Order: sequence, then structure tokens, then C-alpha cells
Amino acid sequence: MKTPEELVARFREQGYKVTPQRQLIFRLLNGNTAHPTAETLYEVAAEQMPGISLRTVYQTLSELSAMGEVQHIDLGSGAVRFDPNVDDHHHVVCSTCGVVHDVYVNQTPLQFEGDVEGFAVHSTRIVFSGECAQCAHLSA
Amino acid sequence: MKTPEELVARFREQGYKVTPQRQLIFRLLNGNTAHPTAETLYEVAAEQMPGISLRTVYQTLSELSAMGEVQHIDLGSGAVRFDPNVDDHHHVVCSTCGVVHDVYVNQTPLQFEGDVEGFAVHSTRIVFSGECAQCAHLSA
DNA sequence: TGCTAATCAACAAGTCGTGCTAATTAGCAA
DNA sequence: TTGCTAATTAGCACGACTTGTTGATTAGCA
Ligand SMILES: [Mn+2]
Ligand SMILES: [Mn+2]
Ligand SMILES: [Zn+2]
Ligand SMILES: [Zn+2]
Repeated sequence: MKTPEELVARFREQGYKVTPQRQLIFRLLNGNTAHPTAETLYEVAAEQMPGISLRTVYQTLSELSAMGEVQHIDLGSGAVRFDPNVDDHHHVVCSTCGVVHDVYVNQTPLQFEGDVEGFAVHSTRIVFSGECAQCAHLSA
Repeated sequence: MKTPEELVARFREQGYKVTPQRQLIFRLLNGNTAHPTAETLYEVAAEQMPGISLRTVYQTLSELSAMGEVQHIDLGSGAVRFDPNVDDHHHVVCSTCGVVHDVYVNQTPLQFEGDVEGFAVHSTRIVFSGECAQCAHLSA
């Protein structure tokens, strides 16, 4: 994702108004590695701006997604998570606590075999599931 | 997934009754590579057994899933898909028509780097997205 | 044969996300 | 500064998917 300042410029170029709500969301996403859901982002936003609506958070995330500034990640476990990291990367997910971390896989593009003659791969998503160090500690 | 005959035995062992509905679902899943949703499986089932309920299809799929006989795959695009293939395999998905095919990746386990000290990987899911040969043909 | 699980219809509910409306606010261009 | 119009808000509804519940009926199997 671009910096909040660059996003402000980008939004103005596109004819979108630069509102305090949007700017707050830009700042909250900037450098955010938590892979938040819209809901959790809303909760943090509401602390700094009581009265902001969940609807607006969803709306701004959709705009950023359409602009390619954030990625949305569906791990199949409830709500979609939003990721300001749009580099080519993948994820590890702790099955116990649900934490999500970025990982980088360098053997890509991956080779595969199967009955998929002529299939043109555009993107590859890898999700590693398991148990994080903290959860392993607690259960030990 | 085991064969329908083996599943019948397995269900009886577990104290589950072997009903015509369950047996039909066993047969419909056997060798099924379509990665159907509960709904699509229900539609096919209803042709052969008018009156079977969607609820029962969901129920039986849950039982099979709990027994490890089917896998459920959430591609983040609507309903969960069910897969009687429980081998270690992965999927290609056509973004245009939604078709899902099995693929096998042999350079697993994959290496990755990131801020994930001490994370124990239990499973890896890979989804290749792109365009299938048929869709490429039609759009050309 | 009889106990009990399974099924069914019908409906509700929960989660996630979007749509809509009407009123208010406020960004920004002229 | 003014004025057009987008944006926000509250509030409610809805759609998709899945599970829960209830009460009546069916049927598996010991
Ligand atoms: Mn990420
Ligand atoms: Mn499969
Ligand atoms: Zn954990
Ligand atoms: Zn296709």
C-alpha cells in the first residue's frame, strides 16, 4: 500500500474526497501487519474517532481494494482479512489463536501435475496452517 | 474417501444408521472430482431421491467430514466445496467459470521465510488461480 | 416387534457483507 | 465565500450460506 500521503493524492486525483474517516483508515492500515478484519479495524478506528460507522470502514476498504492498495484474504474462517502488503507473499495461520503472519516462498512458480491441460495460472496462494510458538508454549 | 460399501460398514460400527439418504450421498461422492457444494450435491441427489432434504445433505457431509472421509475446501467464493479426495493435494481454480481441479505438487514441504520463529506447520494449502483451457478458448 | 435414531418440513437465527433511504455534514472547485 | 455534490450516518433490510430447533413421521436394526 502507498503511504497515507500518497493515498491522499491518489484519492484526490480520482475525484474522491479526502475525509477524516478515510485518512484515519489510511493511517491505521499503514504498516499494519495484523491482517485485520473490517470489524477489528472499525473497533480501533472508533477509539480515535467515535461515531465513525462500520459501513464507512467497509466502504473505504472496498475502494482501496479496487485500487489495488489492499489485498483481501479469505482464510475460510469467518470474516475476510485486509492486507496492506500487496507484495507477492503468503501466510501462516495459527489454528489455535488465529494469528496470521506474512511469509515469503522463493521456489515459486511452483510446478504441479494433474489433469489441467492448458490452464493459465495467474496467481498462487499458499496458506500454511499449524501452531504458533506462543500457543505451543501455552499448551506445553 | 472409502468406498460406499466401506462407509456403510464404518457408519454401522459408529452406531449410525445406514439410511437410503446416506447411501445415496456416499455413491454420489464416490470418485466425484467436481468438488461440489452441498447445494449442488443436493440437486443431483434430489433427482434420484425426490424429497431428500438439503438439511440431510449438510448433515451427512458434516458426519463424513468429522470422520475425515471428505475434506471441505473454502475457496472464498461463496459456498464451501466438499472433496472426497483426502490425499495430500492442491487445487487450480478457474476465475472465469469456477471449475476446480486437483493438482499434485511434489516439492513440498515448501520452504519459507518470515517472522515466524517456532511456528509448527501442520498443513499446507495451495490454490492456483487463473483461466482454464475452455474459458481461454471462448474468450479468444 | 419396539426402541430410538433419522428424516422431514418449516421456520428461525447467526455471521458476513451489501443495499437502500433520508437527513446531515463537509470537501473542494469556482 | 458560496454552492454543488459527495460522503457520512443511523437504521433497517436483505441475500448467501450454514446451523439450530421443534414436532411429527418414518424406518433402521437389535
Ligand atoms: Mn499478508
Ligand atoms: Mn480436490
Ligand atoms: Zn497461536
Ligand atoms: Zn474456466
